[in-house]
Amino acid sequence: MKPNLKISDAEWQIMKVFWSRSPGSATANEVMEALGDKTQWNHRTCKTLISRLVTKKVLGYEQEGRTYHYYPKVSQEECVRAETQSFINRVLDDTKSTLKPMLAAFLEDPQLSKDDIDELKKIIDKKAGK
Amino acid sequence: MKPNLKISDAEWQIMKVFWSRSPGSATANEVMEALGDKTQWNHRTCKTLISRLVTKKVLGYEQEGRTYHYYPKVSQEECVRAETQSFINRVLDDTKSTLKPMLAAFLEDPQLSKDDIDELKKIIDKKAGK
DNA sequence: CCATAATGACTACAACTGTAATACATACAT
DNA sequence: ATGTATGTATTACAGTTGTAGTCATTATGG
Repeated sequence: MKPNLKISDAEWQIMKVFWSRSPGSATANEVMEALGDKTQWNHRTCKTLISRLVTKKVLGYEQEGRTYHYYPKVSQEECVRAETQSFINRVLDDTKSTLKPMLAAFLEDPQLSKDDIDELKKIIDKKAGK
Repeated sequence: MKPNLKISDAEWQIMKVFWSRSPGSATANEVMEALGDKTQWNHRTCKTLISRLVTKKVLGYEQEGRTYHYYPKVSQEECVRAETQSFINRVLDDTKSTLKPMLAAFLEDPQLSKDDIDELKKIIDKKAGK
């Protein structure tokens, strides 16, 4: 289950849809619907991305008549961790002088509510306290 | 100063060298030296990457005789923030169920010492306390 | 002065990405 | 049976990235 393979930006969008309804599967059309106005992709584009994810073995599918029902073969958590690691390796320098800007940008994300931040605080407190 | 342009993995390696000796510049050879055994790049490769960074206007240079002395035109902090934002946008989902795995992977990075974690704690405490 | 080495410019090339178009197959309506 | 709509498979095509090779120029050691 080791996802050696990189999931690209566009592919992540797709995967998020699958994970959000996991366990369970979705057809290409259902993915399009779920994406809603988050993207302006042509349905061809969406299909291409799904196919690539199948090639990468990140998605599997079961055929039912003419349509395929796709499902994720790797967990979201697994991918998030891998992606986080790769991000850290890319950006973190030896002096770790990038730690502050990283966390700062992280905490200033407008998507994060105060509750979210409190939750993060709890995690880090536990880690630091040990 | 808006770095619209993406800095790739390999390019980040280069930029880290420049930032680590910033302010000040370095020649292509000096970059090779500084990279040491962190990479096995051919000097051509290194030069190519530097050229691309110049094209992207992330590096500038001053000519001195036959050699160029390159210097960063964007700050590390700026790039780290941009990269962090883009990482968050890619991975964070609507339910934010990815927050925990992200921070967890982050905190478990073996490059982080206890002191580093304490520092992170300080930052988040300040943010949460407010 | 000339061959060689160093340096930057331009070129190469395949894999991966974003973004589709075209072709093929088949379920369904008529 | 046949055309049409729909779903998948194959193909396209340019931009980015990793990883260099080749070419032109010039400083340098003899």
